[in-house]
Formats: sequence, C-alpha cells, structure tokens
Amino acid sequence: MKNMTISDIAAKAGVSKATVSRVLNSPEMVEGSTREKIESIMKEYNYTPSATARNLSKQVSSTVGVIVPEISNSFFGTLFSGIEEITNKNGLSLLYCSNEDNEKKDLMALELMKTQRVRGVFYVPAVNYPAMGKKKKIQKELESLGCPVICIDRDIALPFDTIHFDDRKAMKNAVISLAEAGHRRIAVINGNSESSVLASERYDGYLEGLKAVGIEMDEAFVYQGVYKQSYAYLAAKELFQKKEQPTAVITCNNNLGRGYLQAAAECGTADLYTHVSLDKIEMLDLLKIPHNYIERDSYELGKKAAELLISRIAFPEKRIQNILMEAPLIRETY
Amino acid sequence: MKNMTISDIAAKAGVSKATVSRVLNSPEMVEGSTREKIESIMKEYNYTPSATARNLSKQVSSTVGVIVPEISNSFFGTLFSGIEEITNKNGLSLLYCSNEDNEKKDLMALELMKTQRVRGVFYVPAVNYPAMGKKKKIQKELESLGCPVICIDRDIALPFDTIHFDDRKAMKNAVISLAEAGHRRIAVINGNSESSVLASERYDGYLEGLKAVGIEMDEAFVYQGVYKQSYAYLAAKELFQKKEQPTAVITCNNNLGRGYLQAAAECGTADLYTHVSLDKIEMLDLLKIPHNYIERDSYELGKKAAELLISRIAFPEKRIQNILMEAPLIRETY
DNA sequence: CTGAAAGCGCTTACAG
DNA sequence: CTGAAAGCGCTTACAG
Repeated sequence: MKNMTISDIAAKAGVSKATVSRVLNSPEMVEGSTREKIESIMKEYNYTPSATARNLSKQVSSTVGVIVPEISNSFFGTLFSGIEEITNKNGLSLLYCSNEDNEKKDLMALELMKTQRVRGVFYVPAVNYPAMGKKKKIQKELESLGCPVICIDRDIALPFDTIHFDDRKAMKNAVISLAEAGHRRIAVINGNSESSVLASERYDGYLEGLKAVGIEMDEAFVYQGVYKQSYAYLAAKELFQKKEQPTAVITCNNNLGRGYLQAAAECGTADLYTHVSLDKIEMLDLLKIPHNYIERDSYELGKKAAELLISRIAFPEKRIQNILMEAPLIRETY
Repeated sequence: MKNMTISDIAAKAGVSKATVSRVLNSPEMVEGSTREKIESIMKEYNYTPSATARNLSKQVSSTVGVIVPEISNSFFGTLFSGIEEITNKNGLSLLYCSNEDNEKKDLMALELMKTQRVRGVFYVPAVNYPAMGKKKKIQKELESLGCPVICIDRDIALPFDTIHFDDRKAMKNAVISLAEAGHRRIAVINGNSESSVLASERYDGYLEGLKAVGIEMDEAFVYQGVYKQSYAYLAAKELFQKKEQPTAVITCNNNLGRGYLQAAAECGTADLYTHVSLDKIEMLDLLKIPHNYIERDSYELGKKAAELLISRIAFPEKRIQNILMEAPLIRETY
C-alpha cells in the first residue's frame, strides 16, 4: 500500500498543503471546521506524515543514535532500555549500531550516525583512542557529527558530556574492604589496561586500594588480558596451581566473573577464594549462592545519560558535564 | 560543526551538483580527473551525504525497523544481534522500538515505523490480536506500513512472512521424553494461553505429548499465568505443597524457568522434580548444575529472519514464507 | 485564517 | 561526460 502524501490529503480536503501542514504542526492556527475536516480525512486514509520529509524540511532529525559494543551483553541491553525510557518520552526514536569493541566498526558506526544526521548520539567508545595516540582523530570524528555526543561508560577524556561509574573508587573500596576482613593476598583478573580505559581505571583503583592498606603489589596476582570469560577461566586455573595462593580475587567485569566461577566450579567449589566481581552475576542470588559484587545499575546509567542528552539539546552552550555514578560494594560472603 | 551539502562540494569543485551526485552514485559515469578532484574535496571536508535527503529523493529508506518486547531480555538481545549481522552486511541501519508486550505500545511502535517510512520491519507481536478479535485491525496496520513485515517468534496467522520455533513440537517431544523416562505426573508452568500465541502453542504441545503417551491431563498440574519469574516462583511453591506431587515439571520460558529454580533453591535443591525448561537458563552449565532444556537459538533466528527480509525486498511477489525452526531437547539429568 | 512560493539536500531523466 | 531542471514530501515566512 502506497503512503499518502500531504498533497493527497490537501486535494481531498480542498485546501492547500500549507493548511494541512498547519493542522499537523500548529492546529490552533487553523479554523475549527476546516481542521476537523482535514483531521477526519487524515484519519480515514490513515495518513501519517513522513519523518524523512519533515526532518529534511525542518533541518532537524527526531532520531538519536546509540553505539555500544554489543546489545546481547545484558549490561548494554539494560543500558539501552534505560535510554529508551527517556528518549521515548521525548518523542525521539533510536537508531542502533554496534561497534563490537572494534575500532574499524566504531568508525563505521560514527559514519552511519553522521549520514543519518541524528539529533544526538550515545557513544560507548570501542577502544582507548587517546592511549593509541588517536585522540585528535576521534575528537574530530565526533565533532564532525554536528550533534551532541554523550560518552558513556568509558571516559576517553574528550570535550563531550560524559557519564560513567566510578570504577576506580569502587575497586579501591573493594580492596580496602577485603583487607579489613584480613585478606593480604588479593588477586585481580582484569582486561588490558593499556588499550582499555575501563581496565586502566580499574587497575589504578586496585593499586590505590593496596596502597591505602599498605599491601605491596604482587605481579603474580595480577592478570590483565581481555574481557572474556575464557581469559578469566584460564587465569583462574593458573592461580589455582600456584604454590603461593591468593585468599581473595577480584574479577573486573561480568564475563571475567563468569570465567572465574566456571574454573572454580570445575575444581569443586569447596575452598574458593573470596570473590568480588565487578558487576553482579546473574542467577547466583536466585540459586542462593552468596556473592560479593560491585553493583553498577546500567538501567539508571542509561536513564541519566538520556537525561543528559535532552538537557544538552535544550542548552547547547551549557558547560560540559562529567557525571560519575557510585557503584556500591555488596558483601555477602565475608 | 555544520554539515556540508552537495552544493558546497560542487561549488568548491567548480562543477554542478549533478556531477557530485554522480560520483556518489555512479562514479563510472564521471570523467577520471574530475572524479578524483571531487573525491579529494569530499575527503578534505569530511563530507558525508545526508541519508534523509537521499531517502526522500530516492523514495526508499535505508533503515529497517525492529519491534520486540524488551531488548534487555537476552533472548531478544541475541535475536537483535543476529538481525544486525545480516542487515549490516546489506547496508541497512536499524531503528529500534520496544512494545513491552503491550498493545498500546505496540501500536505506537508501528506508528513510529510508518512515520519513518522504513524499508521493512521485524515484528514480534505484543499480543495475540486474532484471539482478541483484532486480526483485521492489526493486519490493516501492518499493511498500511507499506513495507515488508517479518513476523518473528509468535505466529499470529497473518499474511506476512513468518519465522519462529516449533514450540509445539518441542513441548510434545519433552513430554514424550519424560514419559519414556518413567514420569507420569508432569506439571507445566506456562504463560496465559488465551492471550498469548506462544503460550497456547506450548500448551497444545504439552497436551499432544500427554495424549501420545496416554497420560490424562491433570488440571492440578497445569499452571497458566504470566511469563514472569514471580509467577513461576509462586506456582512452584504451590506445587511443593500438594499432597499429590508431580515428578517432573516443564517451564515454558526463561523467566518461568528462573522462577521455578528460585523456589526450588529456597526449599533446598535436594528432592527436586525433573525439570525441563523451554530456553536454556544461563549460568547453570557454568556452575556445573545439570539442566534439561529446549534449546532455541535466537541468534540464528535473527539471522534467518533478516535473510528472509532481504529476500522479500528482492522478490516482493514471491509467495509468503513460513519458516519453522527446530528447537531440540537437551537432556542432562534424566 | 489561508495560499503561493521557496527551500531543505539530494537524485535522475533529459538534452546537449 | 556534464549541467539545468524538476521532483521527493514536507515546513514556514510572507502576503493577503
């Protein structure tokens, strides 16, 4: 079924396109009886104006873009839902594109957003551009979007609004809390702190925590690889073999937490280390398996990010905001 | 930074807009040296054509819509990823909208897709329109979209391409398999089979299974409520109280499976019934907890659905396809 | 309160 | 191989 146009409606109503457009945009400007007539015709023919034409004419889009690593990871799925709640209320639609933590895909995603002329974009940077000496480059890309950008979850120190969890502080707290409970040998399984902003923040927090409680860092207890379950699994297996064992371990994202648990489950869950995972691991509560974790409410993160974008659209000249969200430590087993 | 237009580029290159447009659309038509000149100018100014203008002019959009209940449910998150893999390859972008299993939201989502004039839509119907006597209505809405629609996961018997799992058969198989293992009292915890297509398919499969093995249906063992964890939790608690107990239970989606496990965990996992869940429940394998489930690969579902859309766009007149995917039973505990 | 007209940024048939 | 012009479906300043 072909879509009706504003001209079709105008013809049927015996008025000009301008008048039809007015009942769409400022109905109070058109006289009651003609308005009603036009409205009834629009209804009868199930007319819906084309956003494409409208956007072009108005020179603004009603859609905003979201670029995240992968929507099937529940952290980002939930983040996305939080964003949607707010953008929906503001009549904005969502264009999605994943970057798979991959620089090339990331650039393609930005290109997509640019070609779509979105009103704003929520952006989780794929890689640590500044650390790669590409800060200027990515900054230029983002600026050339010509719309507000909200950097989420990973702060790559660009002049854009930013919102993320205070992972550094959370990690530091976790170490201190473990130390206070008597732990002195605290291992960590993390992503690559050279290439990932997140990983370096988390590692720094770990070091700060050790320092705060006067524990010397032991390289044998530090694993920094990739944020994958399989990596943590191997790291944990290796830890289990050491003659000198840690008494506690912190895993730095949900995949790593799962990998560690997998390894632990294989070895019989009997004498596990005390485990703190950054991000809650699903199902454990439900199975009544006690679990310590740093809680990051990604739905809330999404909502706040969306509010940030709305307010940035409203006040383009407002100074840049950098929002840091608390990530509390939930202790259940020590 | 304001976006460049095709006229800006044309002016800088000293050619007409038409020529610039040609290097974008059919570069072989423009003479080598002018093409290179134009290309270098486009590059220098980081020019990207506006999809909005292009879509309006070409009268086709390069984005397709996705309507699912909620992206934070991993079944749909993974489905979405599968869709993206294929649409990406075909240069289509994705517009997302959730319907939250809610009729009103569903209609709004369709309206959004219509106003956006998308090239096609992937649609998981929010409710069982035919059962509500609204088959004609929803059909009209979908047709008025003016683009191909792929109905996913829930078959509401409309004249559109359709792809979903053969839940009925899977349920039947599960019952038969349990019966062969000696179970005669097989409970089921399901969604509402009056309002949900899925639930009614699943319930029918359950009944067919019972029939096939000559077991009479016992109402005391049939729970049909809502697809929520909390519902299954309560249903399970109630089952546990009965004087006559089932020996096996089938839960009909991942939320229900979790609710059942939650209740079971609270009662001590000792003398559980044999449990089969429709959809794999995450974490159990990893924790070495054996688990029987009907496996539905939603990534594959997404990919197949996307391929279906691509082929429908290519061959609009091809007859309607209804694809049924197998959902195998994975047995680990009996 | 309403209409004619120009414009948004592209594409493409037509003419040269 | 290239340009002028019309058109895609809207919006809105301008004039009446």
